[in-house]
Parts: sequence; structure tokens; C-alpha cells
Amino acid sequence: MGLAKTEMFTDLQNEIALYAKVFGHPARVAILQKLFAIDACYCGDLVNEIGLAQPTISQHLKELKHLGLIKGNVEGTSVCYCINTEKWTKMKEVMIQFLDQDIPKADCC
Amino acid sequence: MGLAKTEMFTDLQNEIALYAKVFGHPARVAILQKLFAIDACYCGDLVNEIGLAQPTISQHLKELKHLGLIKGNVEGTSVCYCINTEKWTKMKEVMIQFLDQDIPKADCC
DNA sequence: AATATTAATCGTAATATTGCAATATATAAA
DNA sequence: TTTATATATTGCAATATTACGATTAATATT
Repeated sequence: MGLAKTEMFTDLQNEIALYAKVFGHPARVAILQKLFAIDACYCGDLVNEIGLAQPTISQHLKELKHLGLIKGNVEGTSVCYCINTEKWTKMKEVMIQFLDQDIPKADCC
Repeated sequence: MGLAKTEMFTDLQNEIALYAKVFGHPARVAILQKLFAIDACYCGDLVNEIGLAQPTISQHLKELKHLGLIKGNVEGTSVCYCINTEKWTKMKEVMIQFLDQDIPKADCC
């Protein structure tokens, strides 16, 4: 298969999984950290910074953009990427609520 | 390929990606939510609760256990699963630090 | 001992992901 | 208008993931 049966889960469960999935590759983590560190970044800089080929970086950027977590701004021949702060804040709320559930008292049955 | 080039990333980036990856499937999100909700849970209960086949649930539990986020306690013929609170707390710190980076002032270049 | 119950493992089919070379596209510069 | 530069898209090979039927393993019950 390789295909998650999303219809058997709640919208929230699927939403959490979608966000998590996009963070599930170190290249995308690295891209996001870089965008946070320097506020805005050209695609070419990311290709140099991270050691992956240009089409590979472009593909990872596309996934981040598709979820809305980053924005791309065309400037001449290059594209400037940055964090979509509004969307990031929304995502953060959802994810932190999931991560920050009340820890059970006892460790196991 | 289908194989992430982990050697070109920092340990932290790979750690974040590994945690995120395991949350990247709604079934595993659902399992964890259930374990938080009722503190401890038998494998069979999870199979009933979530609509996936027993081997599928067993596989997802294995992945969560492999990362150390849950513990399994054999009780006769059944196995009682629960959150590994110590590991969960450590994971939470790492993930929240990633999610909670300082939002840039300007939205884009 | 024979049978039932519960969960793990194996094998396998369907699909998804990753990475990159080659190519296309779009703007800038000469 | 040709050429250079930067990024996106396409196509494809290698690998990973998801799901489940069949089977196995381990303990309980009769």
C-alpha cells in the first residue's frame, strides 16, 4: 500500500500527521532553521548551504510552500523564501497542543 | 532513492526529523492520543478503537516503541502499552524548541 | 495435552518518498 | 536578440512506507 487510510481518523489527527510529515526530513528541518536564522533566503543560498542538488532543494521548498509554512517571492531571476509567520503560528498551536498533553501519573499498568 | 542523506545534517536536525516522522501518520497520532487519554491500553483495545488490522497496529506500535516514546508491558497473553513519560518529556523539549523559534519581524524580503 | 486467546513476525502488493540528470521557463544582461 | 543566471518541472531509479493475510509464538484455560 504505502497509502494512509486517512478517512478513519479525525481531521485533527490528519492535520497533525501532515505537519509532522513535512518536518520528517532533515533537509526540510534545515531549510526552516535557515529561514528562521536569516529571516529571508534565496533558493540558491539554500542549495549552497545544504549539500543537496538544486532540483532536490526545489522539491523540498515546494512541499513546505504547499503546506503554507513558507512563502516565495520572485525577485528577478531568483526567488526569496521566508517563513509564513501567520501559518507557522497556527501550526505551532496545533502541534504544541498535541505534544503538551498531560503526562500520565504512572508509567505503565 | 527514497533514502535521506542524513550524513549531511546535524544530529539535532536528524533527531527532529526522526521524531516528526513517527508523528507523520494519523494512526500513530491516534494511538498516542489514546494512551494519553486512558493512561494505559491493551494492544487489542487499540485494534478495536482504530479501524486498522491487528498486524498494522502492531507495526505502528513497534515504531513508537523503537523510538522509545511508548513502553509495552506483557500481561499474560496481552500486552499493555503506555507513554514513556521520561522520553516523551525529552522529545517534547527538542520539538518545542524547534517549533518555538523566534518569528521573524517581516514576512518576506 | 489440547484448545483458545493475544500479539508479533513474515511475506508481499500497492503506493510514496528521495534524489538527481536533463530539460524547460523566466528574467537579466550584453 | 543572443547569452547568462536562477529556479521549476519532468522522468526515472532506488528505497521506504503502509496495509494485511497467513503464520508463528507465547501464555491461559479446559
